Amino acid sequence: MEYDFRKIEQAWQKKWKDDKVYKVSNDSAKPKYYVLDMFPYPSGAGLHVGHPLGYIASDIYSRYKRLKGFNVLHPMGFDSFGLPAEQYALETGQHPAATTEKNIETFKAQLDKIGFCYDWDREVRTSDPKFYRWTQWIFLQLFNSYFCNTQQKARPIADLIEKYETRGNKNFTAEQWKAFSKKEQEDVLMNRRLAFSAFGEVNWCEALGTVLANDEVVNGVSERGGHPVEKKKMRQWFLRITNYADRLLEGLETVDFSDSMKEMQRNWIGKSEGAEMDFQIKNQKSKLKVYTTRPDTIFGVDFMVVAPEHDLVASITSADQKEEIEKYFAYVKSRSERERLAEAKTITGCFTGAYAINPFDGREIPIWIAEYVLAGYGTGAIMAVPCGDQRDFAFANHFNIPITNIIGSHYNGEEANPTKETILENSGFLNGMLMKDAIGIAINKIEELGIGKKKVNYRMRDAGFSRQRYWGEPFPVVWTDGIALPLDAEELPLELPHVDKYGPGPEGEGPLANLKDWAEVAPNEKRETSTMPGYAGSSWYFLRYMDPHNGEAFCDRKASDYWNQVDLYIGGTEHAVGHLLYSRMWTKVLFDLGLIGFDEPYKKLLNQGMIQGSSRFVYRVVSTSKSGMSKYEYPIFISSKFYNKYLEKGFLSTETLDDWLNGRFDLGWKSLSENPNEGILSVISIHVDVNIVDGVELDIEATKKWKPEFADSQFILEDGRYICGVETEKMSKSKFNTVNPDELCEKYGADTFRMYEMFLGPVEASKPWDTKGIEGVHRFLRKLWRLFNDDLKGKVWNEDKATDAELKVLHRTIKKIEEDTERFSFNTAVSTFMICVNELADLKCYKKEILEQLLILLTPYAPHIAEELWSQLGNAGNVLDAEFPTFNPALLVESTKDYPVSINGKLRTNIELALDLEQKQVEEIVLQNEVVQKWLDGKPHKKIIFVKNKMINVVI
RNA sequence: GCCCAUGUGGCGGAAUUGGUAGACGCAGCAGACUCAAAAUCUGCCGUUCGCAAGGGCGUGAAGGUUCGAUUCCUUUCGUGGGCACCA
Repeated sequence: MEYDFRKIEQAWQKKWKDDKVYKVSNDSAKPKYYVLDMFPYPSGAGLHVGHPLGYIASDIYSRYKRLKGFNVLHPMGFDSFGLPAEQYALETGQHPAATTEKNIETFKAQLDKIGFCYDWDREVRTSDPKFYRWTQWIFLQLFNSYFCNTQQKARPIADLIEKYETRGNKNFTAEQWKAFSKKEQEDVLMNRRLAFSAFGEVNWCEALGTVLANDEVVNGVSERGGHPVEKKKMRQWFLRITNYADRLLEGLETVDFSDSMKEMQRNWIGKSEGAEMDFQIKNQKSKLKVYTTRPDTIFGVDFMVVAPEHDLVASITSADQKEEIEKYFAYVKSRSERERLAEAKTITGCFTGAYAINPFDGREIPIWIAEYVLAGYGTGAIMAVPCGDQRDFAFANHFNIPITNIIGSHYNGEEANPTKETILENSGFLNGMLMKDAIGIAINKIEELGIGKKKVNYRMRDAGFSRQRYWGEPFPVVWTDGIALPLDAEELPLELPHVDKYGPGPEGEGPLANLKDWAEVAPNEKRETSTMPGYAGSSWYFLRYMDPHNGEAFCDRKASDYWNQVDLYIGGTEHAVGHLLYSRMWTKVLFDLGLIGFDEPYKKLLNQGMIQGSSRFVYRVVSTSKSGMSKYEYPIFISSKFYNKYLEKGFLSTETLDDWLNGRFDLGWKSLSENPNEGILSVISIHVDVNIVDGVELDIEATKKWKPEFADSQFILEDGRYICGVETEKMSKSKFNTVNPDELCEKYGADTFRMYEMFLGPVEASKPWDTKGIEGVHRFLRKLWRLFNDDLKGKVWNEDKATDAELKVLHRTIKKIEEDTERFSFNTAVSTFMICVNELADLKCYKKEILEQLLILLTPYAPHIAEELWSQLGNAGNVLDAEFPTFNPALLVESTKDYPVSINGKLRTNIELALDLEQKQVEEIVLQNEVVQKWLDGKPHKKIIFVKNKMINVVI
């Protein structure tokens, strides 16, 4: 009986589905375990082999945990709102709801082929009104809450209103509050709401009349059409995530994320301690407020840099600098934030003509504007200390601003020295102090003089929460007289209305603004027409899986108390800051409001690496002049070797090509001058579909069929084969380097595919995809099959008693598989299975006693074959309901070890020794050894290092 | 530019806590079986010197710590990811 994986996999997938073996209950006596994959966006391109990497890992772990006796929640759903569907709608006129639905069906069918153990009854989709009803509901909770600075937590805004009504705050009394107009009161409250509306900058493209996403802007112009893009202030919604900065930092101590992931989040939050201080501006009333983390360098300030957008710029600019400043401002508006910060090579800036006064020594400090200072960070102004900061140094050098040295010989005039560990000079009252000690002293002095104060600053900004787009959750908000009024919870969901056109509304508003009937609820009452961003739904979806059909609440408290945190969250590092910080914040808010019982969503995070594409190239001969190719009436491709030769020489003559076409490769490289009448040829590399290349060898017939224009192609081969070029790039359809998991499942089976994805390397590592090695894994499964069945003889497994050697193989495997699975080292687990099967085959072990246990170990990795063989062994139930084997260490106990013996750290020989020997006995035996004596050559040894059960090193 | 990750045979990778570098697999080479092919099985397989025994070199590069470094430290180069409206 052969291993007919197609039949086996289809049959079991159907049976699992019919029997609902993956159905998960919220009511179980077993301990719970929650495994979650990062929410996929169902793109039109479908799955490629990169997507399932994390899904396979989580599926293996889920099945493993189930075998270990846990009630495992392992759901899947779709983050189905998003820009690509809308872009597609703009291009094709198809409604995003329709294309999204179609894409999801494709995704699901692809996922099912791989044999994942999802409970599809719990599937969620963010674009489903039954789901986004609760996204809107949570938005209302955010809107109706504020961050209480005393308690450091979210509280209902009603509490704040009550406080204002009874006690007022530091800016107004209770009486004044009551006297405020409704609008005035709402404006005050808006300053505290966790979801709030304010003006924010967007990428505005006048020509398209729309707001663009960052990746729709390339080099300062729109990706579509290449129109200019500039910054524009528009009313936007934001989430006050900055209030949670400290708790987001503290929470990192309680979760099991990689250090690098935590580091990225810390950097994003960017907490810094320093001082905010005011500098008087010369001959003016106004003061310039700067933020600095290094107040100790106050005597080294040689100039000020203010963000070009800073409010003061207009008023302080001197008359003769006005024109220059305006010109510079226009330039800055066209630059993206990234460009402004990134380009350290080209230094730009402009002098305002104004001076600030150093409060300590009265020096006049010129005030500049420059793009590298952003309005949104700190106070939008910095004091520049060129001897201590490299960017300031470069700026000073570029504009010939004299540099003051406050660190003596530690500054060499060639580059800045950002040290905190040296003694200050030239620094007034700070002279002679260690810089890091001077920081506190300077702050104290600043506070004493009343010109500034200690200040904690965050790099993180409040999160922009609105998009001028159609395909997202509508805001449950109606505007009237400039006041945002929330809908009642009973009015939810506010369904996304159907539109026929996906173009922008007037004034860059979202497409919803075009729907007058929908937007204008009543005279003077207009709905919010922007929609929520992609991360809205994904910030809380993990809760919905716990209770996906609840019509009364986003998630029943009993369900969230049972499932609690996600125990294992698997996804890519590209979500390191965005999604993870947002969902951590939402969780904290829901916790503060008493809606859930935990304030960190993900207990452990595992980052999966990216699978890159491995592109293949063919080399086509083209002409650089008109006559060159005219004599060849067909496309010509040359193999890799000839292309490299061409690259080396830099040209190709028609004569050489003719030689090759006639099969004469030994005639050398004909130079152009030998035949001046004919054109010069050049060769271009073209992406070829990786699926018609075997390793690097091109399937010529398939290539001829691939594109009609290649049908009559000539191929110049090396050693009878066409060898392609190779390059690692991002996997994408346009590079023809995507590999579809469906085809691999069809050709080798889902079990082979799953194990091969794991076998490629550590889940965390990024690596290029290469289908080449999949045969090896497939061979392994067939070899496993042959331990049970012979192709000719049929059943070969038996019920004989296992020998010690066989038990040893099994238990070594149990130990290693358990360890490797626990530490997510799935690639080495696959190797372990291979070693086990190789050894059992060598031992001719076909014994049920051994094989049955092996199948349980294998179930998480290759569920179909494990289930099939499990039932062949005569078991009634599902192998997934079996119990994970227990490792028996007694079976692996050894009494001797073959020790490696090194001389001065270099391995020279091996000696087998009893494990209970002590250092002294070992030394005696080792010194007797002839190889050791040969290296000693009669000289005495210095010492012998003996590490029990590890190694021996003789030092001479 | 800043932040994070990463670099080991022809290729993917292993070496879990500083202790035998290259497990396992792919590719390749040689052989067995076969009329033949496929499948399967056996052996070889970092590099270099050597008939062999055996030796030198070798984990991106350069230094350092150590009896011993792929592993720790310093410097440096290459590649990948993120940088706030892609998700």
